[in-house]
Amino acid sequence: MLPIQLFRQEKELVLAGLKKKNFKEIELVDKIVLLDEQRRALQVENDKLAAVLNTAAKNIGIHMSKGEKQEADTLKEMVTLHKEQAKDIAQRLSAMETEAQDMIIRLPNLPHSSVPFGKTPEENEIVRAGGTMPELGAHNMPHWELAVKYGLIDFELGNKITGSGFPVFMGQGSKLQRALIQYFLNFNIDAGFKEYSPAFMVNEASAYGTGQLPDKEGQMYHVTEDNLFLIPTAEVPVTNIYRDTITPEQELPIKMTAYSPCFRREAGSYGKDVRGLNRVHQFDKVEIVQIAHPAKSYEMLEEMVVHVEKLLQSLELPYRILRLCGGDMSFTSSLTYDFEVYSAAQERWLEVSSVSNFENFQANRMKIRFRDGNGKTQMAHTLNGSSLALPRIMACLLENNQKAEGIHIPFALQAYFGKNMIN
RNA sequence: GGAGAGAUGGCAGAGCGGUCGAUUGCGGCAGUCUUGAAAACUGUUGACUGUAAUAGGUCCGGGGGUUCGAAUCCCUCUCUCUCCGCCA
Repeated sequence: MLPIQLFRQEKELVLAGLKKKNFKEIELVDKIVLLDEQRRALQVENDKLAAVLNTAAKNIGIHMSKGEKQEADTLKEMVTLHKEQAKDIAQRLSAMETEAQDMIIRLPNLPHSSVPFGKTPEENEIVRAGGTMPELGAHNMPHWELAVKYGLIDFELGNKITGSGFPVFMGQGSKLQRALIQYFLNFNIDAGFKEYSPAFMVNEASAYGTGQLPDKEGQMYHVTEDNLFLIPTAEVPVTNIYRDTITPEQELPIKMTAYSPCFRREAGSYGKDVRGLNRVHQFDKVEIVQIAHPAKSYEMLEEMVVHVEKLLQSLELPYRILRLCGGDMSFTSSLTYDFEVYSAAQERWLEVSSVSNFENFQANRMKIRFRDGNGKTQMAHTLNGSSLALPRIMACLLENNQKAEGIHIPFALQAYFGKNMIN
């Protein structure tokens, strides 16, 4: 949620940002500014009346204690006279607040100045690429065939037990999964991130805080009986650790990491994009989250990008880093880098990580603040990224490393997996 | 799931219809003393909103009600604790 002060002070900036983000309902901005002015005027009126009534109530108390019943009754009459008016103003005020809130909540975050203009994924900017493209023989297989060949994943079994998009891992597939999680977590911990094991369900307030509600409600699994949501990413519970807190400035940045399964309904997906592990309803991911000082957040973002890049390099996978254009960025983000790895058998790039700076967009909703050197509270910036999402990493590992004798395990993973080959 | 108790400022904990945004202790900050630190002593210390600046307004778990006036009374929701039940 954008802070209201921004509309008062930097309206042009807001308009330009929304345009870059390819946001359609630009007219909302003027409505918000106007409503805010009206609201404040009414607020002053409300406060003045409240002041009069407060004083009167206080004086009644004093008169009563002195036994001056006459004076007290006169004041009571006066207050009663104004009561309806006060109630009316309060009601109008609250209606205006709700209306303004409903409009502001519909506006996406503003993009950073480095975000490229554009509307479609084709207009994303390739920042850099790394790793070497594998050369596979003509008889190469996509991961869903390799998974069957080596008995790693059973998609059919998942259909039977739960439904499509809930694959069952087994044997060496399970072990590789576990090895990846362990490796990613340790890699993050070594870089100074504190590990958390959060709950995999969150309440409404948390889902609202990170921006899943009200917008993306349909993307989450909802346990209606208890009104809880299965988390679509560990970002939700982990960022919410700091909801409604004021942190001393010197404790920033706060760096957190967590493993969690992620649950996504992925309503509306279909076709070859969703084949095998490309898109599933439940998958594992290790997430990193930071609460940062506003002056340092972009520095931290670059640091996170380098961190994830090193992780991909250690897995010996060909990758590229994209800076997303305004139209392809998420609702809540100011700047997002996507990481893609090359799936050799499918001959396409698969997104495995998304690293973003949300500036104070989430912090404003969640009231994540810090106390600066002058003792004033300020909104912090929040950032997060995947390091990493497992399914597509596994897909690429299987496909890119397939040999006649088995599937090669990259060196960094061997200690965790226990051997250097799946066969 | 049943019965009972509770939710107050960073923490602990008073207040139970009027001058309470809230006694006190701890913690934090500043100072005195000290070469420095500790101890002791003194002072200070909530958030939000709002104004040109003062002022004003709101907040005692959330929401609603009674009253001239609510942290205090009533209703409701959420959460916590104790006991019982169930159970990995």
